[in-house]
Amino acid sequence: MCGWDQGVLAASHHCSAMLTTEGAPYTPDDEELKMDVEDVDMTKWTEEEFEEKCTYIVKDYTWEGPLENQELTRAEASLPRNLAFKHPADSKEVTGVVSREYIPKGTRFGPLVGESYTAENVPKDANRKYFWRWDFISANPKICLKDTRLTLEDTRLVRNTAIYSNGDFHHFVDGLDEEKSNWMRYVNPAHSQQEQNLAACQNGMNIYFYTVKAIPADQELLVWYCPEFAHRLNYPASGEIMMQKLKQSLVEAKQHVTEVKYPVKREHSVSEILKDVLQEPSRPLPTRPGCTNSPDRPLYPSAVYPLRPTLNEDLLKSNTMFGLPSRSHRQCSVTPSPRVNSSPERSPESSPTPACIEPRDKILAFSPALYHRGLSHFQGYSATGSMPFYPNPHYSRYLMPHYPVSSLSGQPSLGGIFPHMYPFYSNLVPPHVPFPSAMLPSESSRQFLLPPDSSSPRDILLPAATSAFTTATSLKDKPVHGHPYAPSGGSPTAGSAASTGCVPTKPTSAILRTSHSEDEAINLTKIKRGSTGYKSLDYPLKKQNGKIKYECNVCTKTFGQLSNLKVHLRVHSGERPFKCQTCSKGFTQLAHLQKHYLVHTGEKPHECQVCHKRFSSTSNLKTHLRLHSGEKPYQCKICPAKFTQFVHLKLHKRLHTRERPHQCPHCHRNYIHLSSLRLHLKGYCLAVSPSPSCSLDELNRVNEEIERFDISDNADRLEEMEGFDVESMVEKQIFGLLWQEMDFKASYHKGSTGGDMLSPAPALSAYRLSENGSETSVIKVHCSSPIQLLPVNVKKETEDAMDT
DNA sequence: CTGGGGAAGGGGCCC
DNA sequence: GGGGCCCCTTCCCCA
Repeated sequence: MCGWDQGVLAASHHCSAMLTTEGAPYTPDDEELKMDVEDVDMTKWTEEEFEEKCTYIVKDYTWEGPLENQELTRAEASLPRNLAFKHPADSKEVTGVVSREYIPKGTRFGPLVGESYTAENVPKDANRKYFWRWDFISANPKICLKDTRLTLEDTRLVRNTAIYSNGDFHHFVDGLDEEKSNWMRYVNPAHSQQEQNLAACQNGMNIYFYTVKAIPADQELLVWYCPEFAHRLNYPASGEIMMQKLKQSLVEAKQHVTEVKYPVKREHSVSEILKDVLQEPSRPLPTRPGCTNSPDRPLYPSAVYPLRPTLNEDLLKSNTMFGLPSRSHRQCSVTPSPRVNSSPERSPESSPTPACIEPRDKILAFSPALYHRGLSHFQGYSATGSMPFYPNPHYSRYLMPHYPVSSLSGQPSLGGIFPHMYPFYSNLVPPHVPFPSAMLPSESSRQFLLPPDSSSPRDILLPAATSAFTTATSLKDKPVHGHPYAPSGGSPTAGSAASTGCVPTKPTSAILRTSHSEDEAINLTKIKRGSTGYKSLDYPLKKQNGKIKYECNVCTKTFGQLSNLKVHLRVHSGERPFKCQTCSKGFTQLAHLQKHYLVHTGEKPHECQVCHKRFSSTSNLKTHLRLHSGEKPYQCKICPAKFTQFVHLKLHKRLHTRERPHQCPHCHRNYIHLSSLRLHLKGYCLAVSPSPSCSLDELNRVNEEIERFDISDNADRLEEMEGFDVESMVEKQIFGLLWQEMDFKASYHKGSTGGDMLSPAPALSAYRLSENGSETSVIKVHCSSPIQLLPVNVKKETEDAMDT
């Protein structure tokens, strides 16, 4: 079990039960313990996992108002600040996207933006050619369309993506038009798992790119589908497979280029396409020799599903094969290819970039039914078997066609999502590179990739991150080993949540909601799965006026919503489920982690409209704006000094702590506030017949608290309030605070029974401090108090002030 | 030492 | 339940 108290680093190592590609639990040895979470393999995550675990979010750059720089297209202008475009030396054309700076693993970009076409606005007689032609756009306009001699090296893709809803075509997102799409259209595809640093996922109805590894500065972003997505699209699970096939295709294609004059492109009807598919449903793709002029390159679907479909494994495998390109495209088509009823109409003029239609070698039959089989399979689905890892560090430029898939009747052609492709290939390296992957599920993870070929259940690193309160409940309710996702006992490290990014010397990137311990993880899972709502708390909630009162059982603070209470409980439990993998810092709220992320990216999204200085948070900007507005909301009560920040006032107040105009006539004590002096004189001045049952220590303690109050902000606030006895109020509060101290408690009991000690003791009975004596400094005043529920801070600042 | 400015974290509310 | 947002606070640095 992972001991969080061992320290972050220790916990990280201890909890780093990793998963190997073979599916066997992976227990890090000493050497491997040195590995940091950069080795966490995210390439097999489900889309849900990506969505849940990857919490760095980089949004598109948004232009305020019209684009000032008319040289930029909308797509170009949307580029986030931490990215840059790649241009050829002699061209402004965008050929890729690179990082400006280090980008942590687990960063989400997106969503993909493009023109949408619904089934309704796609004319029935729409020619499918446009979908297909969108798939291949020459990177070099001069060779496109006008010149059909499209070379493999010069061809890239512009993706369009069909989005499905419940298995039915919902709409296309077409990234062709640079004025209607975003920068993601420029991201090139990865052609090996090694070079892949982005994974494309569908979350909801959107497509996002997630960094699956840390991206150093000045490195190109290369994307491939996450396994789930790839299978859904009938794409290979990695670029390797496609590259293998393309490598051969390239040879064939180039050979053909030298032999054949490019024929006039012809269109292909849906029936023709389907014919191919149906006739050769399982023909192995890749290696079919003999390029022909027919536009028969394989088509991959690029469908987006709102649901998480499960693919039959056999179908997955076979379709993966279907999807593999068997030959490269050689044809550039100005004119279209086949007709597809449901294809959106799109005029060639609307395409800013010329298109080329690739011959297809195989067209996949796409049936929604395929995606409706056994969702239960999905948990066990793993890309492992179909995603061989072929480290391929040296790629030559190579065309990697994008293969839209054909469909059965009425099913639209599906394009891909990646804007262009500059495929490369090289000598393939034997697949021996291990996957040093650790599953780092989030607290809300409910599904984990379990390889179908794994004979034994994988150990799952469950997240933790649950409060002390939920932990107990969960453990009680859910046996560890009974949980479907609980670690299979055996390895002590198995199932432990890895606290990733805990190796400060080698920062990694992803942000994960990590667990502190296995227990917590399981608890959390239990909470997530079995016990929702207020029942997930381990203490009963009271009802007030028939409604559940969401009250903290530690500080009695109440909340309007359960979720707010749950978040609040983390304050007491110390739970910090949102971990930064770069610096291992934990946060209680995702939003805080996301904000923290800006520290690493250097992003400062908020700009001062006056001086154009940028800030990472709105709060800091707001503070800054006071400099321009002259607003100084924090005014000293003693002198006319005003400040833009509270901290400055607080520091300033120290100056006045030396000035204590209200001196006790009987002893050396003096106070800033008259009410403090009055309180002091109310029986706590040692020089004036103090309560006989009160020890000297106790009296000093009371006077200490009076001084603390005197220099606190609350003294200012209370003194401003009229109509009630400030001294009595403060007295109660002070005793409320002291109530927490055992010695004082004893004195109180002694005094109360004796009836002579601590005169305000009866009033104290009305107080309800945190019963566990927490360090809270907020005292809840009795309801009869004229300032009931006024939180009074007797805080550290007062101690500071005391010191000065 | 003091004032001033910014960076960053934390708690909580609202949607 | 979670995300977004706001406000507050602390810490740090600098003049």
